[in-house]
Amino acid sequence: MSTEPSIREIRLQKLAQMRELGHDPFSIEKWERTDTAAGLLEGFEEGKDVSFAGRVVSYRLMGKAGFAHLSDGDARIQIYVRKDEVTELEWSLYDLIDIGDHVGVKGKLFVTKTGEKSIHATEFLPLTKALEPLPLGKEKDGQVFSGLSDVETRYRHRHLDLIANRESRTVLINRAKVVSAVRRYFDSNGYLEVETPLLQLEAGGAAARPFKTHYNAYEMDVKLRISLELYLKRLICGDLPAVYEIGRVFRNEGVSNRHNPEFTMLEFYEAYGNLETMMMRVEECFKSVALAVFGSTVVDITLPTGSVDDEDAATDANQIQLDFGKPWRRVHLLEEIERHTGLSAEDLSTLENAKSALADKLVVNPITGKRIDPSEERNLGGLIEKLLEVFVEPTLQEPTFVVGYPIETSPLAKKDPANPKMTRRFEGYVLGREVCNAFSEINDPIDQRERFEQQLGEREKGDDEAHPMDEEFIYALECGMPPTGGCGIGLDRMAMLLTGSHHIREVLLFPFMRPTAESSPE
RNA sequence: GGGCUUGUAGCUCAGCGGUAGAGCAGCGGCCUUUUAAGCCGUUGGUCGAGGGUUCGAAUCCCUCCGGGCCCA
Repeated sequence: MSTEPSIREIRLQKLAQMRELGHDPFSIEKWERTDTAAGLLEGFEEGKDVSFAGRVVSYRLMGKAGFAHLSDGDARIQIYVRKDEVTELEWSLYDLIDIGDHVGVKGKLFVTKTGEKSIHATEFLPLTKALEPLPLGKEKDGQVFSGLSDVETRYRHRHLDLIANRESRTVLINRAKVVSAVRRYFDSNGYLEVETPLLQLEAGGAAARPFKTHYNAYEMDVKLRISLELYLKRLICGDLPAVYEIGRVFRNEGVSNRHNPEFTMLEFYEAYGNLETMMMRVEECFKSVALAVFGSTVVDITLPTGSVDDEDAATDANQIQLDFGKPWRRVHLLEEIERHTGLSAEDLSTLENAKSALADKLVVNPITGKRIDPSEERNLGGLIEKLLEVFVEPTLQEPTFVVGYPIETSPLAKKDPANPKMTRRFEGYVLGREVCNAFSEINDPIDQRERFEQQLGEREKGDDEAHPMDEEFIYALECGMPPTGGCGIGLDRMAMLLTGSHHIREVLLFPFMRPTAESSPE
């Protein structure tokens, strides 16, 4: 047991001293600011009277004068306080300041001997006392020394990350801007933004396990939605011809660099459109978002370290550019599989043919280490998608639409008239990762019922991700849904792509973290 | 779920079988244009948790709890 006071105790003492002097920082409600830090630095006018407030991020006291940097989150500006130019109370308060406190300052703009634009204080007031130390590093020439880098702390205590790490802050703000720009794109193209239920009796629209919860008043179990699809199409059936929703969906799956149990989905549906309409929308949407958030259709991307073996070459080779101003490449799924595996459409015509073509042996992509075990595959569609994932996806670096997905894995997509085993569905890929999933929607209620029944069969065979029956949805189709194109985009993944983030947690303000022993409730 | 890896002071890290360390932060002193301020002095740790091996464990072994990367 130490008798030394902790940092927190010392700061509490300083707070008490401020109160004894007659100033309680927590009693302050407002401080009028004439400018932001960035505004002051940009439109700097020497001698101008200004009022500013910010968090103390550096603090230097030199006897009878002191310097500090104040940050308003976006930018930081230096203040200069002299004992003989402020009141005795103000000087005593300056002495009790710690890094992390919020302070208000009024004064004149001036330039220091070393050329830094600063505020020469005539008034100074603590606005908030930070009781805990902040992991703020020291900064020189834009380089931060011993700041906060522990990723676990960054995710668990995101406010510290936002305070201490400019890059994290920028990425998270850009993620918000991406969502906002997506919304603007659809709003300005005749779409209606809607909200549909999160609590559902049967979670449909995708293949995933739902979270289950209980509704006390009705004494029944309900599920959290896993997609937005079926309700949005019911709106199309209700003659709302272009609708979209941006909303949280929940999938009861593990956490990985691309999965969080809750994530943000965009889905949009357009009556009298097909999958080509959706391709156009995806291209336009990415283009307008890139322009709105990054000011250019060309986005610079840094690939994860380790994707290039040679450390020295890594810096250059890891940098690539993507141009969302150009149309996306369009390829056919079966043709791409044949190109990369040699398996023909004939080989992939039945599950038995496919397994014998693969000699029913474990197949490994030598470059990625990803593998396929044919014996684990129950149907042809699953195997085809696995081939796509293992052998084709890694090759899809440039924005690419892959068209023509197997019917078994596409229970909501129209059949391809040219090949009834395939559907009019595509997925968009960038940098080897899926970014969207779209199709010409089934509007034939008879067909849709058959597809659901096939899914129920899969469910009976043990596939707990198979799609459940939804009678209300089918009833809506029976009342007449126009031909419709629909598309879903995982906005977290879109934000990851555009911000160059390699982990979904980097674009989530508060990613799900397992509780630690200390943080878990008793 | 499997493999590899990681957890040491408020922060960033070193130590890898023989008395727990550094820088920064903190605290005390000096300093009226500093800026990774400086100079002098100084405090601070159940080495993630629990068990084991050992005369002796931060260090080796086992279990558990977090995190990271890869595979599923």
